[in-house]
Amino acid sequence: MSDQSQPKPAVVVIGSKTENPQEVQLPVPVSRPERKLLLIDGHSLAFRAFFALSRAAEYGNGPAFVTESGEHTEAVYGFLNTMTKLMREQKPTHLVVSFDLEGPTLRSQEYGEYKGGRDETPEAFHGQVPRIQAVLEALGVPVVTKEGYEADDVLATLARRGAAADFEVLVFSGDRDAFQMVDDHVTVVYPGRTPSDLKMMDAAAVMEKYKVPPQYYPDLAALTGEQADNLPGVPGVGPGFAAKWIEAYGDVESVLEHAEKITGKKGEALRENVELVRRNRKLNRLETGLDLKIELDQAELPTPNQDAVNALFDDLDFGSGLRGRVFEAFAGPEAGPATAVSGLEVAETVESAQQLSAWLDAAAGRETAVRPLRHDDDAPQPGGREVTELLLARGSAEEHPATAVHLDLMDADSQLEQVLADWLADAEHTKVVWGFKDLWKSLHLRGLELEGVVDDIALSAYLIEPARRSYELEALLADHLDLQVAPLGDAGAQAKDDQLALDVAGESADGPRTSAEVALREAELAVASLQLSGFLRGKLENDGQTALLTGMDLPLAKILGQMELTGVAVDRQRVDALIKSLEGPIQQAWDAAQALVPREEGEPEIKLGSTKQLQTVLFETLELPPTKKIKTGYTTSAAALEELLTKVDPESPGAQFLLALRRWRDTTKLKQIVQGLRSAIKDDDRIHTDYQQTVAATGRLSSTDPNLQNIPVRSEEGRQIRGAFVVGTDGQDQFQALVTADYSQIEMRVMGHLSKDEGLIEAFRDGEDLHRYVGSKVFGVEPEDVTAQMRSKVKAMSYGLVYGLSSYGLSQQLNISVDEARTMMSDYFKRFGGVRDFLRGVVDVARENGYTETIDGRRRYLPDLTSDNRQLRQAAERMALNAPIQGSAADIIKKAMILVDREFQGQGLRSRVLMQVHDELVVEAATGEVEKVSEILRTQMGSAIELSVPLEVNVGVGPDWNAAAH
DNA sequence: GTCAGAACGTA
DNA sequence: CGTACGTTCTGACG
Repeated sequence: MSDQSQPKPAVVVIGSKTENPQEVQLPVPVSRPERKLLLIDGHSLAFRAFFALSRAAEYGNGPAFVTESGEHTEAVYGFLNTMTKLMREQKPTHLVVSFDLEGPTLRSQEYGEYKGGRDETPEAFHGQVPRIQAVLEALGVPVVTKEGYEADDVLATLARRGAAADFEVLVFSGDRDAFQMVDDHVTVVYPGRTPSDLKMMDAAAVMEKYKVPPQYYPDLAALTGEQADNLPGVPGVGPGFAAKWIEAYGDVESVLEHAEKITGKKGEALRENVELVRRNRKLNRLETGLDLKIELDQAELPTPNQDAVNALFDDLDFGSGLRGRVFEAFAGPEAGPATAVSGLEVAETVESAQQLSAWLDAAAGRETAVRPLRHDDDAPQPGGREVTELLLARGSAEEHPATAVHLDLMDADSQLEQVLADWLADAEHTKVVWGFKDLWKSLHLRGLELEGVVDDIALSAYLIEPARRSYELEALLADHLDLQVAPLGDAGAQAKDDQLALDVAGESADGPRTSAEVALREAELAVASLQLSGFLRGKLENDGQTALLTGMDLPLAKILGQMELTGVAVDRQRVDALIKSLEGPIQQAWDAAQALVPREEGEPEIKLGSTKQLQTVLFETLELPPTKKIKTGYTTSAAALEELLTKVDPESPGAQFLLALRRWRDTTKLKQIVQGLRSAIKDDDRIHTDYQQTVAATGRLSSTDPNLQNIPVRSEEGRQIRGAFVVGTDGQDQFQALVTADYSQIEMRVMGHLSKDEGLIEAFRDGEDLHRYVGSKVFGVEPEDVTAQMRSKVKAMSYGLVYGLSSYGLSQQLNISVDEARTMMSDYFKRFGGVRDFLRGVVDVARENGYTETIDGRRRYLPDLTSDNRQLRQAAERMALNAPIQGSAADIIKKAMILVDREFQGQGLRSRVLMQVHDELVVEAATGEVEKVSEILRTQMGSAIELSVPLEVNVGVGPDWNAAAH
């Protein structure tokens, strides 16, 4: 333990002007996470909660807490909210709530006006305390009271017992007298202005605020009086003077003994009020020896009676949010992961090339974990940031003692950096990383190449568990290895915070380098990650998925990194012109819509973007027929409103409003998209998206900040946005053109391959328009006689099948009866029976195995396939239908990207892939390379996989993305 | 500030 | 009662 984390207890001298001054040590709070007792003064918490929430409601800052039957619930809600917040933050193992009883107490008998003069409790508060007690009973929380005493006496007694049993004790009380309980085991939680603003009053905090140690607080209060308890103090004596007297003479009795020595008006007042002070002191002394009907071990966190709690909450109109928080608070701590012991001794900061060489040579041949420790946020580059500190680690707990080195590239001389560069670029030296794409980028920006990466833990974990929400290293270590790397101590966390603050302030380059403590923890993570990598790769090998890692997702990560750093050029002028051109139409549509809504003078216009307000306008004011129900009322979705339009008189205000709303939505949506894009343009006039490689459960990529995979294309105005994505430069030379290449109907082709349906395979081999071909079979006409309606029906059906469409869904989509839809599906399957068999089979196999597989063996686990809940099960069945198809298509284009990149490199082209949009690649072609690029795209994308149907690739060339479309 | 729900853009 | 995503806005909660 260092001095920093264990400050020396402060010593205070009390009675400095008496013959025997006392040295009082300020107690330092103990930490006993394994035995922690939370004591709550129930009335105090309920009352504060009540006022906070009712006041908020009064001022319109919050909801009114009244049930449908008119019962007020502010206190109940606030009580539970604060209690669970405390539990979540403090994780007590034991819990007791105490309430004052009605009727006389020893104090009120002693002094009739005790706590007198208080305002009457508001009507709305009545009845809420019994409700709270009922909830506590359902939760199983012991409620303790004692006749003739107040809740604080009960709490003081329990706190004393808890301290004696070596509990860490937390006492929630809104009464300052509670501060006298504070010692090394007891901390008072004192509410601030709002109930959720809680102050942890330990001895140091009491001392800081009142200038006396906690055990002298009641002496101070006896002298100054306590307004809340209707106890007057010595006139003219405030906490400052009282604290001085206590410091000089000691407790109340001692101060009174020395009263003669106190001069002036205040001394006189003191001498005149001796009995008052004695009485105050007697009244504010909390009882610690009460005989209570509870033992501490009965206070262990209970298992709530969920049905009873839910019934009460139903009664109180409490929603799922509070329910969830309450049940989670009582769920208790899960068995935490074991603490990792890496056996790491030190994370040495390497300062010379010799040192680094020695370390690298010492266990050459062993895998090394490489982690970025810090980046230069002073000078962020478009699409990435340069690494400034690195950590390398090797070894393990069992065999080789683990070691790590810490490199500060800002300090490194050229020799040191060269040694590092050579080692990083040498594929013979194998590396394990977390987050290959970002690491590659940050090294590349510093001119460092990275080869020999045999695992990216995030990627291998994604292959094993593609539906996880987070692949944070700490979480993976906990879940897969039950390992925990000890969190930073306070000092370390502070150091890290400081660094983050510096990073934010953009002063990191001048700031201190990563502290030794932070580096050591990172080193421990790095060593643990080596062990995790071995574990994950073992699993992949077992499941035959190694190639997906080493041959697909890992090499792809580097390509994505290149794409992100390169970015795509955007024409600012076109973007600005687009925004401008949308403003007029938006205003017109808005005016038209507003004019159709009758409105009182002074009433605000309706927000067209507010579903809630639209519901009122559409279904109440304009009396349009209701649409489909959703959670919050009736839907106002574009499809539903379109449907409405067919049902109402086109001349009616309702219809006119719908038309104006549609125009407003379409135009504002476009403007919003364009504005989002504009704000993403970096100094190099390019947009650098971030491709997510571990998000989509099917194996697809996704794109964020901004999302370049959902740029409009279906409407003419939308395509103008694509027109703003233009061919740019590499900083030097103007490139020649954008080349786009997309797979034609890749999902249907995968379906054809997987289903082995002869009809479908023939359709693709035939080479004619797919939907026309299928339409001719389904409707029994010659291909040339397939009408546009027939074709679009068949097209919707084909795509619907890929998503697990039902006859009901198809009927909705095509606006036909369920019977017609059913007939159509049956006609479809008569000609393409293999498709039906495949779709059935794929669900059965997935249910048997627990997962689906793509052609390349990428899995998706679907445990809900065996759920008793029909909704869950059917949803899982649709996912099972879709995952192999969508996932195989995703695998195919990933492989194509690797092949294309390899070919560009191999032929020494300067052209580069910029974007991937699921079935499409966009390439920026250098001058003179358009033909080669087109050819490479066609052949490499076409040969990414051998299916029983041909893969068709369409290639287009143009000065912008829209023009390059075909 | 954070969160969920609704709506809507893409494949 | 059709899969997979990400973003924006609104309104409630804090």
